[in-house]
Amino acid sequence: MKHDDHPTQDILRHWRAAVPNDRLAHLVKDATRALVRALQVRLVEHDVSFGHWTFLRVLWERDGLTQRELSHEAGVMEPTTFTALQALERLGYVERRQLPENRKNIYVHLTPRGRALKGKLVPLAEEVNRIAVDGVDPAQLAAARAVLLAVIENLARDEARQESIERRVPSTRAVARMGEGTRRPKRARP
Amino acid sequence: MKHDDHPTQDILRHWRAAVPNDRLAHLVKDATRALVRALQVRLVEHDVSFGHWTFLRVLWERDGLTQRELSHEAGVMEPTTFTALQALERLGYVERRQLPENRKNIYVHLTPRGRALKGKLVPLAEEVNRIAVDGVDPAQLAAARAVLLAVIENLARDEARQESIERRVPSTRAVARMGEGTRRPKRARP
DNA sequence: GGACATTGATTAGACGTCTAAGTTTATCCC
DNA sequence: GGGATAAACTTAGACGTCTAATCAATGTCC
Repeated sequence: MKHDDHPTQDILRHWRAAVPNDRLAHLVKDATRALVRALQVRLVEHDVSFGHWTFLRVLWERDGLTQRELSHEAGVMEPTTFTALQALERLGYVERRQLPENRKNIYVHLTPRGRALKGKLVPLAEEVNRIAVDGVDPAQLAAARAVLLAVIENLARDEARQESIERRVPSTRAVARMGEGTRRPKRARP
Repeated sequence: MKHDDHPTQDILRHWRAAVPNDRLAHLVKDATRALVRALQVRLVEHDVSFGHWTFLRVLWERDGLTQRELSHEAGVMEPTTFTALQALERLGYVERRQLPENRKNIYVHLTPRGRALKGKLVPLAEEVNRIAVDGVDPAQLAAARAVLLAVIENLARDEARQESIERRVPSTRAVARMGEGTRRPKRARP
């Protein structure tokens, strides 16, 4: 790499120093990033992106879902699903079909090629999981799972409550507008 | 089927059904999203975006860091920091200064306005944390923290190992190339 | 039976993040 | 001292994600 003679050590030293007293949120966020990266690095060797994995995973369990249902199962919003599905269709891993009875819904089906990926890709995710929890006490792991689930539930409840009070996740436009106060024309960099 | 009369209940039902046996990764990922959203919704009322928060948080603890150091503390790559700092400077929350002795480094300092945000914003994060862990047994919470830390460490070690075997997180260009149809020269080394 | 509401898919556009590839400045070493 | 090397910042461009707005099909209800 560059100057990092021992990147791992460096990362760990950083963590040990900075995190233990910090809020749970940072730990969770960084764990997510680490898990995603570990999977990504393995998926790319099979020409599958992380964004594709998210949906293939669901479809391997059950296909023929509508895009909306698929979004729900994958835990993302519909435009995300839409974009990923377009790519997946282009790659020949899924087909989107409409039925004559209902031309509003679009049903997503795996192609044989798409289904065939399961055997190659699932083991990669299992490997990542194995590495991630290596040496972790099963009881602690179960506790962690329970805590994460509780966090998700607590916050889902909170979000519902906020919504009824009209607080909402900001639109990207609202965020963009935030930059308009006190604007200074950049800075002259020689 | 998708009549969300009670979105929260719906979300929870989904979770209860789908998650407990699933891999840790999905739980972690969804917890991250929930935590980020909960904070976002509160920050936006003070005209601060989540991307800004990430860096302000570090600077409130200690400012005068270089961009590189700040990136490290925030746990993101340098271009991310660069972009965020540009916006923060435009908003008048930070200043980037160069010293005559070393014009390579850029030191980031909070402005009084930037520093003043701390009092308003930190309580929001504390509130989110409180809500998130509401009703969670402290011992379990400690266990969860330990598990997450272990996961991060395990994967950091793995990533270092992978790097020495030339596996890397894919470049966006490599991922883009994945969409180009069934042709796949790949295997070309840089 | 037709106007209105609702649902599902799509488009538009932004954010936060990343890797790779420059720039510019400082440091090293012969 | 001057060219090679490295460090720090910047630019370029992509991905995954989101909200809001629009389009198209299907209900609903008087």
